[in-house]
Amino acid sequence: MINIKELARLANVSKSTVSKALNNRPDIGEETKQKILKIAREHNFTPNAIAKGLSTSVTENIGIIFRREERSLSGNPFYSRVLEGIEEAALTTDYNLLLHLVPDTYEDLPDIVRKRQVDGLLLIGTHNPAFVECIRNAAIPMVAVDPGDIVEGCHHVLIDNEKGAYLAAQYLIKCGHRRIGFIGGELKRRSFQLRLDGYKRALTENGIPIREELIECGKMEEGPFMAKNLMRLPEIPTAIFASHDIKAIQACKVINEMGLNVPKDVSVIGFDNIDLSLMVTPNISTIHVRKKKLGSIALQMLQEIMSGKVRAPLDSLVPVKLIERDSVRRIEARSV
Amino acid sequence: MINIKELARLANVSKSTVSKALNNRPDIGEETKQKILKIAREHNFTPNAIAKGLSTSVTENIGIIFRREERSLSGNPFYSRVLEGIEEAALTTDYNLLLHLVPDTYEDLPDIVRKRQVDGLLLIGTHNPAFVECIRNAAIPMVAVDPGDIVEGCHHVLIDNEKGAYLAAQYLIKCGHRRIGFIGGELKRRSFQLRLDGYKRALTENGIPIREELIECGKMEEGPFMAKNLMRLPEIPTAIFASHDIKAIQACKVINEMGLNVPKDVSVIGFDNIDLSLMVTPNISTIHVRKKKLGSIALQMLQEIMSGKVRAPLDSLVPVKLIERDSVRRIEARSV
DNA sequence: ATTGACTCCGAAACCGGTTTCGTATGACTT
DNA sequence: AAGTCATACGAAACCGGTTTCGGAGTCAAT
Repeated sequence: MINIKELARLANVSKSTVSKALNNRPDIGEETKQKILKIAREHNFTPNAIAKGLSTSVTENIGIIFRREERSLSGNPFYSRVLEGIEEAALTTDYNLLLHLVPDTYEDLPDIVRKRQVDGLLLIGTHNPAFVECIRNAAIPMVAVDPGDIVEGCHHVLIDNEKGAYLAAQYLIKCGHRRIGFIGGELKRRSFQLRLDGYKRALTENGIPIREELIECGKMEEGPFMAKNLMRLPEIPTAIFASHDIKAIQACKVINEMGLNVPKDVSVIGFDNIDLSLMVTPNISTIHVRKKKLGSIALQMLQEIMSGKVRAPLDSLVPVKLIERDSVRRIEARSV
Repeated sequence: MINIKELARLANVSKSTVSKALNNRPDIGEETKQKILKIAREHNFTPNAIAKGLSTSVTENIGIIFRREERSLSGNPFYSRVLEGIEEAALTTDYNLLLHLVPDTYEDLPDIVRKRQVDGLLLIGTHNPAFVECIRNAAIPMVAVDPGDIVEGCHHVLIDNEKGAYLAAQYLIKCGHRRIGFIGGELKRRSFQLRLDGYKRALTENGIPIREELIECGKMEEGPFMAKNLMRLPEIPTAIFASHDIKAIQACKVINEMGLNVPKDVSVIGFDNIDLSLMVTPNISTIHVRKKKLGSIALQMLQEIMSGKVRAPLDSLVPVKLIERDSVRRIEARSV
């Protein structure tokens, strides 16, 4: 492949002049520039990104950091979507995406930043706090997407979890439910705590007491178990709010296996609106999260930060909305 | 951050000597080497990958090329898994993964190779033939993973589609089914054609005539429509083999909506064994594909190719196996 | 004719590594 | 003592770009 030196020879000018032509610098004659560009085109020249990176110290790569766990990406259709949003936004830029998985015990600066291979980072999901702190200290442009915790002085893209959960619970209440179970994620994760908060707020605002026995939190694998716990209660809930569609689907399954029907006997509502929620019977009512938007906003935000225009920490809250489908039934209001 | 020049100053040696120490070259004294390594460690030195890349022209990046379509990654839980396999294998190497999506109209060399940012390519799934040809001509190390078509003289990682489909159909036949519907993907894609071939072979070997009206092929979105076609036949099939779990699930849904039951009225078997197939009721019997293996094998193969040890085109066929679950019912054999 | 300003171009340094090759040093032959 | 050789190190070139800076040339103003 041809390089800038060769181009210079062909155009009978110096390397510097070629560089100026290619980068549209002012101190070059129009005629010379056109001549060089023509030759470059004819030879299908593309500058070597590595060399460019070395001299300018901008790589045009951005690192996407996922936590490495058993079911990192595909187990989580949610993050695949976020990734898609990032990809889509990246298509309109010159940035490449460098995928990087870190083990959750890792507490050092990621290799890609130590080796100076990226200009910025997108931190997806929950990570080891020591790890996050390490990155923060390195002062490399970064935005945290749906993080486990808010990082002081950092840029974030967040989901309006509290509002979403509030909407879901409020909807169930509007449908006449007052005994509403909650199946959530581990509360150490901020997003999940917020979903519980929203649930509680809706209940409280409607004068419904919060009953701890109706609240189950745990990992994804424990979903069926948590659902069973609720369904084993002396008085079963008339509705369940699962803070993930996956858990909602698991709950439906448990309910079915008990010989009961969703939504006839128990209503179920989820959160996330993953593709899956439309593929099962009944279609799951849920809270829609604009997952691709989450990704594209993150990339845009990162670009702004890298451009140096940004001073104060940026926060973006991606809105949510209720999707009514077939898994919730309106019941007659009962006395408390 | 410290660089090699600074290290040289600190150790009172030259740049060359530092480089030799770091790369474990023979022409350096043991004592000097240790001294340098110690200082490097103390200063937490990591060589600049860009600079290294420029001088050695190896980038330690490998490009993963996906076709950009509406539902590229998450719509396809299958490829997410493959990606996971690649990631996992990459963890044990020094390679970084550069994600790259190409529009399906693209017919040029991918930017990441034009800019010389990668040492090799993993081409995932189906791509524009002109695009593939272009890459092939560039003679950059590449392996095609589950490609739409076999590329002459190229390395591949393939799924044993024919065998899988054969196993599925054979299983249905063993369960007493003789009127077996087929819901498949578009046949221009080799994998899907092979799945149809396997289905036909099983039928033929068992003396069951192949009826065109029982065979429906089309895109993922048309799944429900194809299922409906089969269920509208004067005599409905007793079993359906869907060449994707997604389509199997869609079929189940259609069957349910008609007031029929899976597997009581109609048996259904899928292909791929995506996570989803375990989350719906009933659990879908299917053909398991080792998706992560597909990815990890691909990366290993690429590494071998890049090392230059490989001469002839490599092909790897990832085996499949039958997973019996709850969506297929054994029926009494009927006369033809 | 001199000066100043402006335009356009190239030599050379630089980015941070690797690699080649020349040479100083000391040990070992003979 | 002279010659041979292996060892250990450094100077310099190189990878392919960018950038600084100086100088040549042109033209108008003084």
